[in-house]
Amino acid sequence: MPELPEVETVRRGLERHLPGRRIESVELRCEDLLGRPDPESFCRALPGQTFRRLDRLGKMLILELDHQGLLVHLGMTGQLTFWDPAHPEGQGPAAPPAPGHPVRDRHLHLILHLEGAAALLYRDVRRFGKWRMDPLETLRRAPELVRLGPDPLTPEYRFEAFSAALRRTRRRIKAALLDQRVVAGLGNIYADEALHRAGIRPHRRCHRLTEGQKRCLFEAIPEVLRQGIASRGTTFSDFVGADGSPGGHLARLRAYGRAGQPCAGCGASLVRTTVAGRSSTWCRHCQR
DNA sequence: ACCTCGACCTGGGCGC
DNA sequence: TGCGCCCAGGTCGAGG
Repeated sequence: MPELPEVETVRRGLERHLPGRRIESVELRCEDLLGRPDPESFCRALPGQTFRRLDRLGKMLILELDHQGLLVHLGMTGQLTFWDPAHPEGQGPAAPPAPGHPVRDRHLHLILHLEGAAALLYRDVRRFGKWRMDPLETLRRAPELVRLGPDPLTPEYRFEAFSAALRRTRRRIKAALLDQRVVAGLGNIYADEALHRAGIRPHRRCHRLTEGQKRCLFEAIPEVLRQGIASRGTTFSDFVGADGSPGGHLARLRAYGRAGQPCAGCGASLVRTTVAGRSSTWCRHCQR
């Protein structure tokens, strides 16, 4: 469920603590979360390196070290939290056991032990998340980043390209919004929110949208994402920020998860249907 | 080129 | 109390 606002919330939380911290040891408990390289190279390369810049593109988290970069995708239930021994209460889902300590939390898959007894913990119940390590100089050419469309919160997000991308496809708009090659960062929650805000039905065919509708949608996307970030993300069940606290955006959603409840715009009951293989919640009256 | 479906994975909610 | 079933969803790959 981590979409752009949730990943940005994690990034901002980590940015307060990680830069300047050196990795002392690595505890990789679930090897299949690693796309590349092999576990041995991964665990050998990291100790001694210090975290530098933290970045994000769409839902991808980019953690730069001295020589390597870590690309992290949180999948559905990934939780990346910082454990600070100076503030042990309420910090993250689990305290970091000492290196080599037997497993206590079977969903804790990766621990980066940092200097000063701090730690970066990666927990992922459904294990859809993926990590990848690359040399800094080739990091930006990683396929996970290269295939992404523009991030709606960057200057690369431009109406002309957005409109053109929708003009040349006949798929349903909901499917296009979930396609990370069109726009990077939307998932089911914020796609429904953007469509509701723009007044467009999720099953509308892309090529039939008017320029005005596309303009409206183009503007709605960064707006709903910024709102999500402002309330530190949406927590349905699993999402937590870098400090282990849930997001506050759930109550502010206007469409997603509100089937049967009144539309904030017209009061009609929101409906839930399947569009492009995804559950979608929308207003029959406001969305055309 | 797009669509749908299954796979991955687990916990939570539901009906019986 | 407990079991089995289905659902949630990001992404990829298979087959139509």
